[in-house]
Amino acid sequence: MDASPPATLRVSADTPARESWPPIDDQCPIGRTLDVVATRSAFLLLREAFYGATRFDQFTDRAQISDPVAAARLRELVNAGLMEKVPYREPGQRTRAEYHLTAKGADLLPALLALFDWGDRWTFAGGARIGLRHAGCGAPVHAALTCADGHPVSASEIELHRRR
Amino acid sequence: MDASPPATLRVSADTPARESWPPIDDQCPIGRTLDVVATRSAFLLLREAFYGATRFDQFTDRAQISDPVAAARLRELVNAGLMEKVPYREPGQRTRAEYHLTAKGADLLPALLALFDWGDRWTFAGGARIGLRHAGCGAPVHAALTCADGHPVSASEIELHRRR
DNA sequence: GTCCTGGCTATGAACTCCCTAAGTCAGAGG
DNA sequence: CCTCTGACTTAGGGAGTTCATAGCCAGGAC
Repeated sequence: MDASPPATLRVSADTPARESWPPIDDQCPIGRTLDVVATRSAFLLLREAFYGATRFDQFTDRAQISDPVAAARLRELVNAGLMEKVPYREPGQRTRAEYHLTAKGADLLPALLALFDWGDRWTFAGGARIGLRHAGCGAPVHAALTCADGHPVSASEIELHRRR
Repeated sequence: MDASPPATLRVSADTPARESWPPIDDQCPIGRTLDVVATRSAFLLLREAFYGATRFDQFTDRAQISDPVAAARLRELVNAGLMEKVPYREPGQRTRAEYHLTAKGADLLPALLALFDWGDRWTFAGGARIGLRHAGCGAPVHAALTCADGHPVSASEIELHRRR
């Protein structure tokens, strides 16, 4: 549990010091993301969507959240474009609505999976009883840091820089 | 913004249906992780730790949160083992405390980086003005899904299974 | 000793999140 | 038409998170 070496990111020479950045929540993508999903219930609903839930009662039952919270959060997720309401009709039943992840919502999977990894590594003695594996080869799946050239990347090799 | 193909995970044949799982928040690593970091302020403090903040006033200034919230959240993060308080002494100053990420806290970097990626892709027109790149080769860094055998993995290729 | 500064701590109010319990509403079945 | 069910909505309240402001305290400077 030692803190060395530091796990902080580098800052490139052409990027101004962190102190002089403009109000950060407007500029940092992490803050922007947290503006959309910051509550426990939003994460849980997205988790259940990834685990296959589509109907309202599935979300409330599986995420263990109450009806009002589920309704409010699902509406927010739909408004934010992460999910969409799709009507469906089972034979002998009336038309109902399902909630499906959009591409925007599905793109949060790496983040959810990184949280899964962390919880697996640090909050269970010996690992959780469920795991994620590659359906093709059976090897466990992780959210790993990689650069676009395919190199594996460690925290100390990441550099924060100003674009354009 | 179409929802097909589904971005949900598969469930392996030897894993019982989602409905029959035990109370999920005890078993799902994502829920466990959210027990430790679920507030916006916790994420922001971790973000600033990755961006290099170590001192109390740096955290409050950069994460734009008030003193009481920063103090409470930092204490929680220390108690949870994600950060540690380290005394330091500048010449002519009295001893003060710095906050450093532990290995446990630093291990959340992939999750933070996945949130960074998402915010960059979906909340800015044309991308954010800051980016993350590999200090070695200059290519952008992402949190990508990979399996332990090194294959790139898409959402539909991930299988949820019961371990042991 | 007294002053001063950085690092918290205390207080109180506003707001958000979440819960339970009860009510509404559309529409298929009868 | 009436009933029933699933999908919410409404009402009320408790807990958690946040803020602004103010106060405390250790200890180096003097």
